[in-house]
Amino acid sequence: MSEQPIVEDIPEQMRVRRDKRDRILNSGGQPYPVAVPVTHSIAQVRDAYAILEADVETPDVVGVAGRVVFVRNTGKLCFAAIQDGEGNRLQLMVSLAAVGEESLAAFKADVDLGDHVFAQGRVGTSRRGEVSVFVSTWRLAAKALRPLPVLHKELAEDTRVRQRYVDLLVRPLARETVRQRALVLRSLRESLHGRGFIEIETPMLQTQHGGATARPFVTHMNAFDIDLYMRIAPELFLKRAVVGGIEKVFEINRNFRNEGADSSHSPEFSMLEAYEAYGDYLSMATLTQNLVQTAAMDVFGTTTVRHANGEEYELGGEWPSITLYGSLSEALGTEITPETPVPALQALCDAAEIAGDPRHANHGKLVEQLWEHHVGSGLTRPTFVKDFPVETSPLTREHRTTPGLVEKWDLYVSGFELATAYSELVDPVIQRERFENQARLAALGDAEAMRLDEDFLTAMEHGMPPTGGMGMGIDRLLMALTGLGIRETILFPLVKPEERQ
RNA sequence: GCGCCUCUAGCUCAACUGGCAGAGCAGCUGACUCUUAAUCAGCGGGUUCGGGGUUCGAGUCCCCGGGGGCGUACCA
Repeated sequence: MSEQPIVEDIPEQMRVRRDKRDRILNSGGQPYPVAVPVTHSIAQVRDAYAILEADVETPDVVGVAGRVVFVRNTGKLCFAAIQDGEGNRLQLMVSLAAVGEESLAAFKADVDLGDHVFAQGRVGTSRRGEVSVFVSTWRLAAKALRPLPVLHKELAEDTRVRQRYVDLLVRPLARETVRQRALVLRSLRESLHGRGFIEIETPMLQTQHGGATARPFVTHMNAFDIDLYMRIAPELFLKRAVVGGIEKVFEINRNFRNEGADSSHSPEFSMLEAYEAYGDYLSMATLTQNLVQTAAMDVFGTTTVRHANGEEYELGGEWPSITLYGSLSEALGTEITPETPVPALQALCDAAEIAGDPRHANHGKLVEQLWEHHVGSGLTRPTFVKDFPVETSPLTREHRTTPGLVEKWDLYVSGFELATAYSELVDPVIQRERFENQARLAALGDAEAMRLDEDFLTAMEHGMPPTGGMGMGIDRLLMALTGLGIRETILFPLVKPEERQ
């Protein structure tokens, strides 16, 4: 060891690996070569030679590379397993007879768990029958300076999320979840494209936030010197597109809401919104059931999915519909209607010890709170809950038969809200009144109330066709399919930085 | 936001009512041409999350701060 004044205060195992890197460089080697001559993937070799009997050597020469996940250095014959990004493994056998004394010694000295290694040699099998490359030459493909965690123990949850790349290396389910999410997105897009929907992208930076009731993130644009909002929903722009004649339109993209984060909420989350001119909330229900069931089939080949806790969940068949007021009345044993006065609802909330903010205790919010408490928490199988109070749904048209209701459903799957859909409000005069009501709520201190959007109203005044619209949380769809928490369905979820003082 | 639990070696975890900070894997040295969580012999490795306090003595008790988990409230 040289006595440099720069004594790095790093753990022993990292120091050892840095020393190895230095030694390789100093002896004219290259710990990070620009390229290695790979001829076959690990999976290709495994698949092609899976039928070999034990203890044979073929004349076929391959060049393979992968991350070292197992090393066994014995006297004159070393074993290593290299792994690809999908978790496929291939054994390398490095023998004194094949590579010579110097190369064998270098292998023992330089190769650590976690390194990327390239090897060339004949394919064969070990005496135990494992498909292996009998290495004739090898070299480092990339030196890892940090040790791999123990492969046989679960990583701490914190590490799994903060260092997802490590999680992906060591935990098959982490890799599987990434693949499943990609398949779900692909399935949704293919289903929608197959029905003639066009995918568009609408602004994420908005001068005015709208389309949902939520608190936004605020940012600032220097060039115009104005505040901008990260969008809370794409709804109002997708509707502008419908006004413009894109009659079947959808977007799959991120929304941002400046609210709580827990096992089913993330400050940024992915959302599918789809709008269909001349559709309504009933046609959107059919579409939604179909999208979800097709996604389950495309990912798992069945609508009976198995959740992370081992339980089966049935997504197949026709999903039942209940009405909000009907199911609540049934659960309470007393009739609740859009005419039920606020004091009576408040009394029921008090009786059930539901704490609400009394400043905005209107009929709609109270009914929804009661429903959540008495009905929603008990729903298990996929269920459409239909016909909501008008106060809480300012973008939804009035019910075609029942005054005081709007044509909206929420879809509940495995205990949480997966999707929602409306027969969209398209009358610009009523839409303006609804916005004005929201503005009154905002004035009373409701931070989530919608803002009046003149530009959107102008678009609607140009004539919006009768339209059905639907929104579905992509992360939540993954949750419904896998039973995982939202932070496991998102590859790199937001984590609090660790403050160092 | 509130409540409860938690943070110890690279990783996963021990450490009794406060009394010398340990194990497995990983690492280092050596042996081994069929290992695959190899085996054998030996050796290193610690800001016990940070700061303060109580005490002869703190990983352990108290206070402040930070991270994480669970529950609960609001939102998808």
